[in-house]
Amino acid sequence: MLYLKKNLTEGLIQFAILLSLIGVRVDVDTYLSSQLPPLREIFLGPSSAYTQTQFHNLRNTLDGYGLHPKSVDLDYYFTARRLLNEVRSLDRLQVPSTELSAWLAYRDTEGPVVSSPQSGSSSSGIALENASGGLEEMGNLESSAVRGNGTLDQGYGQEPEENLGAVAPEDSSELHNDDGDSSSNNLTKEDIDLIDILWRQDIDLGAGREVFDYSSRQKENKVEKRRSEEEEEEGGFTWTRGWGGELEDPSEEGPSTSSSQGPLLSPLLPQTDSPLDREQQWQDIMAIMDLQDMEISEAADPSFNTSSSSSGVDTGSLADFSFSTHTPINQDVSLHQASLPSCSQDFQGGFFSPELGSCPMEAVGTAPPATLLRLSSSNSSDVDSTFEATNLTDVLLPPRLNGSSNGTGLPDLLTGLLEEALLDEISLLDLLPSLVDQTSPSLQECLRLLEATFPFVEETEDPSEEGPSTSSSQGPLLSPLLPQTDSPLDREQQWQDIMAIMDLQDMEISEAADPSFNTSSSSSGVDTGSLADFSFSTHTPINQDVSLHQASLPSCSQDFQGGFFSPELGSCPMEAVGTAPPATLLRLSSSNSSDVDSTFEATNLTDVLLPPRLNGSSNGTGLPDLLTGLLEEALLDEISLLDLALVEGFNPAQASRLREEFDSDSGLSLDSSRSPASPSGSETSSSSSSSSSSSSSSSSSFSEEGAVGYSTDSEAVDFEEGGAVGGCYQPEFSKFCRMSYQDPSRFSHLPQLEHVAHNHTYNLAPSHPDLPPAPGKKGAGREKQQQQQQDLLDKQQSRDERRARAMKIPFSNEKIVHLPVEEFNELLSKHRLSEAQLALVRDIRRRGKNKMAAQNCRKRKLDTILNLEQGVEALRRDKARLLREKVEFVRSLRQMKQKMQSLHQEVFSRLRDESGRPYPAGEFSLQYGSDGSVLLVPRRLRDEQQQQQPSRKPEKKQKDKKK
DNA sequence: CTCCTTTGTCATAGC
DNA sequence: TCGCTATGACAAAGG
Repeated sequence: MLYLKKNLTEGLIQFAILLSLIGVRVDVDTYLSSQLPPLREIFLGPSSAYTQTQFHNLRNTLDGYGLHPKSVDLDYYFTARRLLNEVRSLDRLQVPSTELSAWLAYRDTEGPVVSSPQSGSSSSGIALENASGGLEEMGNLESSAVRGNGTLDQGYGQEPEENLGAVAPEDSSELHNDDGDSSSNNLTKEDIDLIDILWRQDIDLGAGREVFDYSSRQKENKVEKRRSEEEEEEGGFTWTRGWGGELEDPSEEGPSTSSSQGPLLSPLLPQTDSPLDREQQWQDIMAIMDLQDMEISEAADPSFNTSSSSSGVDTGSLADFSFSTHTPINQDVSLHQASLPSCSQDFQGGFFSPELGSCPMEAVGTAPPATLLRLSSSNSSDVDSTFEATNLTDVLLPPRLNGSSNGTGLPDLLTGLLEEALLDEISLLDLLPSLVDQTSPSLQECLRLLEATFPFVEETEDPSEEGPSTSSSQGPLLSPLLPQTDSPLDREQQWQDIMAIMDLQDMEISEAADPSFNTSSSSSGVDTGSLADFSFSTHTPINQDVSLHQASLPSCSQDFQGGFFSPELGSCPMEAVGTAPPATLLRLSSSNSSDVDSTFEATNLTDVLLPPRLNGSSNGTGLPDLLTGLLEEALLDEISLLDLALVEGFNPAQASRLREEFDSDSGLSLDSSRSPASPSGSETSSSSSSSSSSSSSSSSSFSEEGAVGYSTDSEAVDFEEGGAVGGCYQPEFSKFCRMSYQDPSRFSHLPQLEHVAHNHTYNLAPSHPDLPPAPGKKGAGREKQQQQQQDLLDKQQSRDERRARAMKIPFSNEKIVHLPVEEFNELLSKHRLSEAQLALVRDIRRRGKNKMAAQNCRKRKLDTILNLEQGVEALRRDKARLLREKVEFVRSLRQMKQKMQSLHQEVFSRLRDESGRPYPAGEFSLQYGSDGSVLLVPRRLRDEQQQQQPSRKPEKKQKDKKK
């Protein structure tokens, strides 16, 4: 046992170190306190792994009832369970990194804006202004008409073949403008509240408070802000440096572009809990890939690698970025705009696509510019910010690129960005739009340069045109697709979704492995800094995180982001969440198309998601499986890593065995059935044994039936049989009684205990004044020896045993306690006992039975707690499943709405009156009949029509007339 | 030495 | 009424 304890302790330490290294935050208190008060008792209390088990307890525990809930066996069980979880969680441990990636995104967004000196004057202030608003409602775009060019339209429509988006309504700009600034700063408060709620929820789910500790984070942010400011002063433009400077090196980062895509997209995969989900996600990814391919192929980018470190400042630098990034980025941008309203992932995918891949870093660096360009033109800051945020995060996230390229440059950059992000909770996303707007002139210049340099750019997106006046192009793309921002209700719904997702995440992530986001000094290395390094170098973690969040979060991410990006929220979890939206968008937008290329990319993505070691061997298939398995396990096994962290100990085999044993014997109910209390159990057996008076069988039956520590041995029986009432005392009697406690068979199933032969009977009184001297001794020496032996035996006897021996009770305490009443009475009648003896015997019986009852009671109590725990886990599982389903439904619904909206816009934009003029969108609306017919109805009459038959202007839609 | 855990025991209620 | 169980409370022993 000692060694076992040692193992536990050491194991705990080791595991804690491991967790800290991995970046997992172990938040036992939170989990235990928030989850189940009883659990605390279970894990930290009596049966806690680190609770040192008393060896003397083994006697009763093992002897009486087999596996006592609080017994060492239970500890083993828990240990095994935790170990198993630990093993399973090895993969999950990377989840934390995911969150880190999210941070990066924020960080980047913020950093550039704030830090960039050139843009600083104009952009920084603007950024702040727009920060909150921009995030809030990307959905505003929904209303905006589809304006983009053909490319954009295709993307937007999500179904290039149908060319739904091809026809860009000219009116869209109006709508877009309207939507543009609807929400602005409201989000911050709202988001904060929501975040608060989420935070509480997370806490309930076991998430550490540190994650949501605003104050601490704010402190950190302040510190980092200072640092970043200093940097700004020194370097001038963080943006440029961050993106272009460090990331720019194409040679290093470029090579891994293809893989980089994987990471970006992969984030979506983790969520695929069920086959259906996975399938759906894959389809989405493939669709996205298709889109990317289309766009990419259309605009082949020539010199991707020729990224020149843009010397430009602020916007200028941004512009440079875009230039350096080449056309691909722009294309991507266009794609996003066109196809994906709120999905930045597509964007990313485009950047990291193999074609672009030459310089991932560049691509990344360029990505923001493109976004900026778009944003600058667009009216709605929210949408823009969202896009930018997504892009930035995505760009930052792709670890793959870093790793493949060299790992050094990017990681450093990322790390720096992360640090800054931590300090500055203002997301770049928010800042970027404003920045772009202000720097539009320089951007335009850059765009022109780019245009001149890369003519092809014009095909996809004319930088000069789009950059400055992108509003038109953006509007269409985003507006139609963004149903989310439609109404407060939508937002609320989105928030609910987010919360649900958060719950899931908490359950799976925080519970399984809590990333050590808090700035705990102990794991400081691991924490943010290390995490940044880790995630960057490995990349997988970040991507995973992103993917998870993204996957789980549909289009509602915008609101979400807003909240997360709000200064107050700056903490990691929120940021991580913030990244989610892009992925969702990707999925939604791309869901339709399936392509070989896309598949390939998806595979890459999945690979990226996988842990580093796994990546090497993983191909397309392996990863999904792995992820799926992990997810399933996470869902199924909701035992948090905390548990695992608490315990450590033995090999999996033992653990599993213990687990099985425990399971088989789980529950007090089972125990109670076997417990002495049950008539069929011990008593029956004991009666039979007593009747037969064959000691061996009786003893075995007693011990096996859960007798508490009183044994009936053949010796004892013999003593009883031949024992006169006042018979001489036989040392063997007590000896055997004592030995019975340690029935070796008890320990046979516990290898760890085999070597443990403790027989601590602390309940024995140290001295026995009433104990009569041992009967006749033959020799002085021998007598002395026997005396010692007797003392030893005395120590191993219970009080009642000693009393019985003192009173010369002719039969064993086992019989006294366990014999049925009838047999017990018969036994008493056989032996003529004095009153004192009778009283003692009855007391012994009473105490023995009560003792067993107490043990039973405690066992039952524990079992109840355990059952409750299981029930809670089951409920949580159900909840998680339901939440997932809900998210899925919401996503599907949103997809449908988006499609509907896009179709609506498409149809409406093509409608022409008799004179060939388009119907003003503000005056007419399309109404869909149950029979599939589409009616053009004046808006003023729509309300009436809703309750009546559409009879106003039943103009059959005239499709394909225009253009 | 103190605190905590485990276990045994007592008193009591209930079956 | 007796026997037994269940359970809260207390104390002892040990870590």
